[in-house]
Amino acid sequence: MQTAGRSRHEQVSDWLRRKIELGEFGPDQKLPSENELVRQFNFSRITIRRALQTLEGESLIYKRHGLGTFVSPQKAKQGLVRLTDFLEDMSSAGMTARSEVLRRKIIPASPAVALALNLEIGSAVLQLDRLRYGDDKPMAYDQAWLPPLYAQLLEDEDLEETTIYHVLEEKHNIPILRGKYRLEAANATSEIARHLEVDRGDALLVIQRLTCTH
Amino acid sequence: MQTAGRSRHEQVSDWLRRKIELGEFGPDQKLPSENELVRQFNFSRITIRRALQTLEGESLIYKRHGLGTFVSPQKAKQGLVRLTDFLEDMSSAGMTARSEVLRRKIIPASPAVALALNLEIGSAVLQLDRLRYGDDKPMAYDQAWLPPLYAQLLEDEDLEETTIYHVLEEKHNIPILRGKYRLEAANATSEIARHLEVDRGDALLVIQRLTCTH
DNA sequence: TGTTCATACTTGTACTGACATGTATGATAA
DNA sequence: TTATCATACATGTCAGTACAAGTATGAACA
Repeated sequence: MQTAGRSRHEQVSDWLRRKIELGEFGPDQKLPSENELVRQFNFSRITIRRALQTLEGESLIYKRHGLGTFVSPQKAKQGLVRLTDFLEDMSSAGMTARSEVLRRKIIPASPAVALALNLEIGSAVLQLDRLRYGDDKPMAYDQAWLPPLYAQLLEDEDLEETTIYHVLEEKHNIPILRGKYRLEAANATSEIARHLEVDRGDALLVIQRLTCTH
Repeated sequence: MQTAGRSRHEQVSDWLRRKIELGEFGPDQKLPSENELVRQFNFSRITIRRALQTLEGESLIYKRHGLGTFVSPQKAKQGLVRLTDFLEDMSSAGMTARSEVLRRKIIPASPAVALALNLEIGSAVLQLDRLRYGDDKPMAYDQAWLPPLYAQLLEDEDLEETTIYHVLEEKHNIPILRGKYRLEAANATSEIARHLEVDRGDALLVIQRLTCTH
């Protein structure tokens, strides 16, 4: 071992990981082939492969036999719980997803929202309320607050057909980096009860999610 | 490649995995060393190591430099969500856990319970109701139904101090293999509301878990 | 008795070399 | 023009060898 716990394959995987995280290799972009890396680092191929294996285990990259090694389109990747769309949730349950925008307007940030988004209390945020259907039955009432920057990006989007994650990732190339999850139960307010076709006071699952980009 | 997609390292890892799952190698028991496996299979060490690496990735085994390779004490291992004790949940949140047994008696299985446990409707099961405290505040109302076999094993245990998982795993050496999770919200019944010191009808999280052993 | 040290055994890292197999491309033949 | 095939290049698998480094054991020594 040369310096301090940094073996050769770690040098390579650290180098690649940094490049990927800095965005020097975009999603689905082809990485240098094993042989190219062998030449660059002057390490043996087994060492290079060891490094790639590590990154593959972290699902930062994926390999395709005969084609090469590529950067994973990493969406909301690492962490124990993957962040999922409502759309994903539903389709993995074998249901069709649809949503209806109930409200979409700029409001002053409440203290709770301002705290979460790291904004001044009262500054403008976009509030987006959507009623989400699974197999045409109302399944969830979704309230979202977005800072002004992202509100602009979504301005012309039809959020009944697509999802916020999708717009950000595909159209504007802004990856979802990480998020927090919190589960609670709460009683339905009368407005929400009406939309979801349940009785006021009925127990509901509350999923709070805070999503971060760069 | 020899037969059909079974490379050599897969032969080795499959062989070891089977042995481990059948219990031929107990928890924390030392596996044959790499060199022994090299002799047994007549494969090169790189192939053997590749197989061990696979099993290590599945956390079926762990290695200790200079000592050898050992079988992981696998508890409720694989799967995306680890099954956790209430005790674990609380201590990871930095709280002290305590519980109080409210009911403990043999009842005939309801249809739902019989279905889940794969028993006849009406056959005897042990119902165990516990009120669980975190930092001395009532946090959860836990209802469990156990088939007769396990009921006997737990007969003399003080379930206010220890957990079912613990008794099964440590004392009787019955590993928890897998489980299902389901989250719901429900309104508190009057009995549960009284114990948890909330109002009847308040929203609560319902965690259904079905746990399987051999 | 207690300490130190050589030794054997373990896993960790790394090299060279070879061949197998999947994929795309461009040249060749129908 | 279209189909086929040789080729280049990618990753996948495996052998054999060497040395580094962590751990335990028992023998030699103070």
